[in-house]
Amino acid sequence: MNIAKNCVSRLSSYKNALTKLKNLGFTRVFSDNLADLISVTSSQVRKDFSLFGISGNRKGGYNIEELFNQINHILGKDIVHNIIIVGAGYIGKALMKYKTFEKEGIKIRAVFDSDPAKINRESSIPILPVKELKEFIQAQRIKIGIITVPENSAQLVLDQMIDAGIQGVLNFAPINLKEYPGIIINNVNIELELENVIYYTQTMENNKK
Amino acid sequence: MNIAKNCVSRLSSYKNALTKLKNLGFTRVFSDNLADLISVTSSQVRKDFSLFGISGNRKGGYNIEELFNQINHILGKDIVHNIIIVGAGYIGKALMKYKTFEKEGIKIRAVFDSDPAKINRESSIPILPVKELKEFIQAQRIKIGIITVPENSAQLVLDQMIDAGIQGVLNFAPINLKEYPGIIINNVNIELELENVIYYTQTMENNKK
DNA sequence: TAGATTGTTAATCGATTAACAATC
DNA sequence: TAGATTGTTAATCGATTAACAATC
Repeated sequence: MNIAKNCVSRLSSYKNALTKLKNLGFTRVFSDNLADLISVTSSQVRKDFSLFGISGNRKGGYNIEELFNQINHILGKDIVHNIIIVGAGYIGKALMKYKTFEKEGIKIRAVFDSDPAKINRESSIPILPVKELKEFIQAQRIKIGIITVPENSAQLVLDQMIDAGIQGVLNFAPINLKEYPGIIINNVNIELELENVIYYTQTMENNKK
Repeated sequence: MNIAKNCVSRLSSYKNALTKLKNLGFTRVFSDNLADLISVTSSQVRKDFSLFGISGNRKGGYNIEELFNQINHILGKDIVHNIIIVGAGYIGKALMKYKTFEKEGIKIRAVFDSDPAKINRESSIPILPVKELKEFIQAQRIKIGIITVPENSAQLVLDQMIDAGIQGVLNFAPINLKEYPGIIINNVNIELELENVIYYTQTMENNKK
């Protein structure tokens, strides 16, 4: 059975909603409540859960604590994930200091850059030369990396990462990277997302006229 | 006729691919070529174009210059877009200096923050107190804004933006914002995207065993 | 013309939603 | 029990792909 990407994304959203409910002191939740919280239908919620083999109580909905733990396990959030970032530009540095990652058990072990001026081995998260990328990935057994280099070096960086043993990549470079068997690449293209907003905003304006 | 979000995103991708082809000196392109460049089928390319009323030449494919201009017009890229950012944290500052925006005719007019220590009116892009948000949006007739504040103030910021006249929002806060009629909200959730990579990476590992 | 590519329709595929029997 | 909610199946909806007539 193949799990759709949207479905996994919703799982992350359920998790975030459950964190809030937990903090508010709730102990049980209905598919209807969760649906409202993330703007989907209750059918969708129950369908998603059944795909992952999560079941509740036919009368009393779901136990929040249990549900939370099950989802976290599926998402791999019960273990710490060590990752690296390649590209110490503005986005790379922003992610390096991203508080949410810490909270969520995502540890950035190093950032790599080709610019010698950016190297800083003393920083709590070291910034290292790209030349040391392969060695570091292999020594630390890093499986996941983030690419925040410019478009024209992204493919080269990906090749190096994969050669060193990386299995999953979050890519911020606005480029269609080559696919490799067994390697996950997820693209975030901020400019594209903003163009989307611009498109629909002007379309909506035109419809009013 | 309703245009799907995916379809608009692909339009941005076609545009980027066309920029590259132009730079390489090409003048014509077939649906097949474009399909390869962004990893879709040629049917998809022609279908997308027909949805937007873009037509080519039954023998010679598409004139790149013409196609590029038509897509840019649809995406609103033939005019400059003035936008603001609320939240001068790491992500906000990274976007403030994001080179791609400049290249693509997206001008960031100001960044707003509630922390007095971050205010800087002399900067080429001024960082202003959130109190001045409404006045600025109205005076400069800003229509599009980016939210990069923490989760717990995102809804408040959105309300203020909309009250001031903002019509489209790119939201980086990991929260399900309330919907408003006629207002476009597009969410980018970086942690969720990384969790997606983690999920599929571990799933793939398990399948190997 | 012959060959190749578009534009569009129909078929397929996949994801979401509705409905309801099971059951707590 | 009666009422409410789950879990799952079937129906619907929407997006992608295949196919091919039109045509340059």
